[in-house]
Amino acid sequence: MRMAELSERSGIPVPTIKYYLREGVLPRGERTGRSQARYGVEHLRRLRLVRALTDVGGLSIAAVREILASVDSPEPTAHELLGRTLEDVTPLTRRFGDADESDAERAAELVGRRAWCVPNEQRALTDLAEVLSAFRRVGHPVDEAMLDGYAAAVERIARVDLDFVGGVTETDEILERAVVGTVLGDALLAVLRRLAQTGESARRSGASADGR
Amino acid sequence: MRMAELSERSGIPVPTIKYYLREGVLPRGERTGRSQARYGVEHLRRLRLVRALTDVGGLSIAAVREILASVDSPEPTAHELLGRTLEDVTPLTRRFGDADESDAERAAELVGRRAWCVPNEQRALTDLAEVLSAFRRVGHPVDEAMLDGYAAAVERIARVDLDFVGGVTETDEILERAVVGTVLGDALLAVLRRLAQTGESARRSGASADGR
DNA sequence: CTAATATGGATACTAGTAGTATCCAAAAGA
DNA sequence: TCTTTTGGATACTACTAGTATCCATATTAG
Repeated sequence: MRMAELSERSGIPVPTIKYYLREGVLPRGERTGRSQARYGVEHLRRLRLVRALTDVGGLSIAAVREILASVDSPEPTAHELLGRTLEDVTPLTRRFGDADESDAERAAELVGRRAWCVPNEQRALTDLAEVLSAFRRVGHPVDEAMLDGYAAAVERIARVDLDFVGGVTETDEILERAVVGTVLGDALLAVLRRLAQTGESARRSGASADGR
Repeated sequence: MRMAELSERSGIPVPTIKYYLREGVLPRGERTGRSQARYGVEHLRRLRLVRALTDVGGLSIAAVREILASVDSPEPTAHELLGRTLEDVTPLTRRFGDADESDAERAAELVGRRAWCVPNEQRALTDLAEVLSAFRRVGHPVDEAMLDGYAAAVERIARVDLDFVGGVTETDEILERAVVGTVLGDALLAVLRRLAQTGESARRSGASADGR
């Protein structure tokens, strides 16, 4: 198909598609002449992925480019690449402030306690310390019970996530699922969490007062 | 204290503080003359909250303004206000595309199954439908098992969240905790999830291959 | 008490992001 | 053949989150 059709089928205006080509989040079409190119369903698919990552996942175009570069890289071992992909997703979503020393210790301690055997120096570990510091700086530190409660919950989530990724066999499919599962999964969890909060809140106040 | 001290103690440049005053995310100081004002620790505190919400929570200044307006509003019943606060947080974090009819049904069905007794028309419900649609549009629909797994996990999280909010008694403290717990909590969960994923991934591949 | 400096507030300017719009030579179609 | 349409390059725009400048008051050092 040519660009007009790609635009119509995806619902994305032609100038925006051209912008995505410029920014490298959409690969160039197959050239069929000096000033003509052809696009396939894979372009349509990629376009939908880009919009999902930006609109729902809240990622910037630059972040999407980095992640997709990792997805497209022709590395051999899928599992190794999967690890890198998952790691790549985090730093691009957000930048935190610096962490306190004690929070870094707490982070390491939790990971040890949970046997999450994180490699020597993973981004997520320092990110955890930074988020804990942010809680403390605003005067509402996270206590041990809360941290352990969250940890137990995310372990369950991680099992679901790995099942999701494992539900497919081709390497590039696995990687795409890892990205989608991680980025859209965060959005899904956030919205489910709001719903569960209202439910739990109603349940607790229901005994004494009205349920809102 | 005067603005220079507020700036020094918070680490935020004076022009940025002035910007926050303009944007209404930081209340004006107490006026002590025609062109002079005094700030207190509550301003320092608010400043830290604003930075936590923008830097760690990824919210825009406009979103922070809306949320803080809700926190500052002097409503009577804390629990009612708590509900509104939690609801207010979602729409401002992100805007999704339109949802499919079938996904709206699935969302409603899940909420019913889980007895999350959500009011007639809550934002989070349509948001859920929209996220489910996003998954489907990129070709990786969420299956029932995954949805239920997530649901069970967030119920646990919601209990922890309500304990966190309940751990304090003053009305404005409760509201601030609800905001912090929701916004920073999303960031905390996201980073814990990455760690748990690596852990689970290592555990699963450990039986057959190396643990990365 | 006066002169130098600092402050609060208003207005103007800037860098970065995510697009839009315009232009043009080379295809494609009537 | 002659009119569209296309792909690509370049230029422009709207919005966000600050920065910088200005100036009439305050404050403070001498």
